[in-house]
Amino acid sequence: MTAPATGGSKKNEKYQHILEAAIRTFARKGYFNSTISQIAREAGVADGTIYLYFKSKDDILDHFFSYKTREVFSRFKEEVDKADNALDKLRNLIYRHLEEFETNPDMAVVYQVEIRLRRRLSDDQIREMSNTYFDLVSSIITQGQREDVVRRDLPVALVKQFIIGAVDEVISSWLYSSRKYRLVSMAEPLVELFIRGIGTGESGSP
Amino acid sequence: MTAPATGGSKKNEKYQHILEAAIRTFARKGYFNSTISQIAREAGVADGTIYLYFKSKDDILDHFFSYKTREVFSRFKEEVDKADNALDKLRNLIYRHLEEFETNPDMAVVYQVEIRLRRRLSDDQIREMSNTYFDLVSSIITQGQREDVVRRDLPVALVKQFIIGAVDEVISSWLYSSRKYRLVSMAEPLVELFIRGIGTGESGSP
Amino acid sequence: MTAPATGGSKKNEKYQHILEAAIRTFARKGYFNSTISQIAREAGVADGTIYLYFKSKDDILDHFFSYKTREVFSRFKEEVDKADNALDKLRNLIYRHLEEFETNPDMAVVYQVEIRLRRRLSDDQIREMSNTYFDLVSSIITQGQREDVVRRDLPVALVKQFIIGAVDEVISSWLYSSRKYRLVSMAEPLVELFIRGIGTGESGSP
Amino acid sequence: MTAPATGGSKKNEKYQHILEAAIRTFARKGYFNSTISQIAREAGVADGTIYLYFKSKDDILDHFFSYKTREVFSRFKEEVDKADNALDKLRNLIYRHLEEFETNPDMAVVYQVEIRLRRRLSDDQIREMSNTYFDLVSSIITQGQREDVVRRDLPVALVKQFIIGAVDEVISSWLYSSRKYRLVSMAEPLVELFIRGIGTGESGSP
DNA sequence: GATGAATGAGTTTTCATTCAT
DNA sequence: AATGAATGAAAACTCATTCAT
Repeated sequence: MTAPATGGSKKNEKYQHILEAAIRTFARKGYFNSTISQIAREAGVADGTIYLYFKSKDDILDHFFSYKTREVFSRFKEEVDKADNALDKLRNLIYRHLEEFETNPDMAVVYQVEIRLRRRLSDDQIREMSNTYFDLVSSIITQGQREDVVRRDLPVALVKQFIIGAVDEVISSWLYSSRKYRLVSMAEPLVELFIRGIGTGESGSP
Repeated sequence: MTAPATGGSKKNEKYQHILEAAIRTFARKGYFNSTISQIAREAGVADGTIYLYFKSKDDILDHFFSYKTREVFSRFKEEVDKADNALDKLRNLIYRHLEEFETNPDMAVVYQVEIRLRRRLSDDQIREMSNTYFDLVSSIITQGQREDVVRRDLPVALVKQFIIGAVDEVISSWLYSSRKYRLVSMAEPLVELFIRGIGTGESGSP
Repeated sequence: MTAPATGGSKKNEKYQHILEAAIRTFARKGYFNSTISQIAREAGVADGTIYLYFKSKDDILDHFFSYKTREVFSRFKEEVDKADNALDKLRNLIYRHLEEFETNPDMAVVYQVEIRLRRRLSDDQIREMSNTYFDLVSSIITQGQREDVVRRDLPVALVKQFIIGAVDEVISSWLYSSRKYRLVSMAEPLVELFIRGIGTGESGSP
Repeated sequence: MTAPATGGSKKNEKYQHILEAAIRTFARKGYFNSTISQIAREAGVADGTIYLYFKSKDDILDHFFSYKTREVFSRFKEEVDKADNALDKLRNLIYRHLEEFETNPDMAVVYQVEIRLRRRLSDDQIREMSNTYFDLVSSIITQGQREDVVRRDLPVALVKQFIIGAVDEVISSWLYSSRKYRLVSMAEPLVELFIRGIGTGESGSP
């Protein structure tokens, strides 16, 4: 029920197992249309077993957001830190984001679908998590302005929404399509569009 | 229960009344957290009365999408038709979209939140409706390419996602914020960004 | 769900009906061994109907104590007020108590059994209700001391426990017996014992 | 699982240990609100271990009544046997009763609370145990009548209920109070009240 | 003997939907 | 047409009991 040890303990394995079964179920039918029984069957355990690892159905989603998603987001951060200049950081972030969601489409679906409802319901945990991502993008934009590769006449907030929205929709389109193409193949075109739109025309590397 | 006559009949008035009460309720608590009783109370009618106008709880949401949203979308179309060239059409569409959603934030919330779940669940009706909007944007882009104001090297699908995503996020940000600024004030900056990103550099009106 | 109007409304009738079915069920099997389904069947309604009149299973017991029992206690008070001197008051109280519980043995069983658990669990409502009865007895004793029919060297608290305990056990014995004798027939002997035990030997009316 | 050897074997020690942990738990939250897990934690053993010593949760309470309580009752009997005449026997019994329950308030709580439910449910074992105590009191009363210190016009059953009820309530009052006074301090006043109430006025020893 | 993770039967509770008035 | 009390199916959740280690 408590924080999941990252090690490979027996207990942690089953926690992961159930969490992933839940994500698969949520992805397929949505959170509200999924029952504990379905999740249990998907995980191959008894209904009651779920409650040894999670306090409630709601708690499962909380863990998804606070643990699974946070983990992914921290990988975004790592990837961003690998680059020096703003454009490379942006490129890395988007590439990583698409790759991560392409690898875990169930996670992606749950994230894309459920985040909205919860953003609306003022779920503090969700807002905090969203903000982590938003702030990451914002700081890249600010750095870009300092480096003179992003137009300084644009409000950071607008640019942020612009980027996040486009990436988000590219992911959604892929998810709701037959997924015949590679999601990561959209990274380069996206960045190119961003640069044209928000860029100063400076190349970034003079 | 059948298609709502657009006229001002007594019957139609109550249908509208209930539908709007439902939208307010859904906006506040989400579809699944809203009960028929709550909607009835919000509409000032008895629970059973709802069923004289709608087949089921789900049917209310269906009507929201197929009727309310369709109505709005047809106004988008009208607005687009007022302009001749692609850029003005795009400008008009975005402006109209933002204005419509700013005027009806409850509708906007329900739309933004619930559409995702249903897009995922392969709800034919939803897909059809979404496509109406998508196709509208696509046709503007194609026209733009013909008019040489939109880069011809860009796939229409990408540009479409790019525009739709950005507009979508601008709306979401506004909805989930304290709504202190005018949503329509974002229209011009958005168009400007799009033109820079996807434009050829030609002004469109020489 | 709210306070039950004492009138004969349709709604109030069903509230009474369910409450009494619950009391019968509790009396037979005890509160914890009784299920909502059993109560519903006993009342001849569907399970869900219970929740139109009571918030929860616990709420039913709360209503039993705060409404049903309070009603009975107020009748005790009335009966006490009919007499002037302490001895007659005591006699009236005990007689009324036994008669009331003999008439409603199910209520008596629930009261005798469940009150203890709840007295222990510091249920404020229960303590308040118990105290109403305790205070009634105490005031009679005090009056008796003033009238010189009750020994003044005895602490009121002790006498109170003495009387209440004896009455209580007489009721329990009757309930758990085959109930072949009249419970009220124990009233006179009880009073006589109390008087001999706590009396001064003075007649009270000189 | 079988009858507990009274000796000091390892096995017997753990049986005692668990039984006492259970009593503490039952006293604090009541039988139905106590879980096997709570009892196990209180006893410092694993849940499964409980089942090496008891057949079921219910069996624990059975053992409490048949073993723990029986043990106490046998001490009552011993104490009674130390005296010759009825009055001293009664005095000894009450004194011992109060002292025993004062020393083991958890046991007292469980006894006072749970006995009622089970008396009602016609639990043969409980009835038998209760009767042991009732019979002890009855025999003292009968002897008192023979010795001419108890009025012969009173039915033994009534006197018995009278005494048992008063003692019972004195214990309950103490348990549910803040327990600031000594419970045994109530023994003498109780006996005095009984004697005045049921006595003939003859001293008993001429 | 001891453990404690797993089980699943059994309960409470909710709420969309119906239908007699 | 309108009502809202009644329904009961469906869901979340609890916990005594078991059993592999």
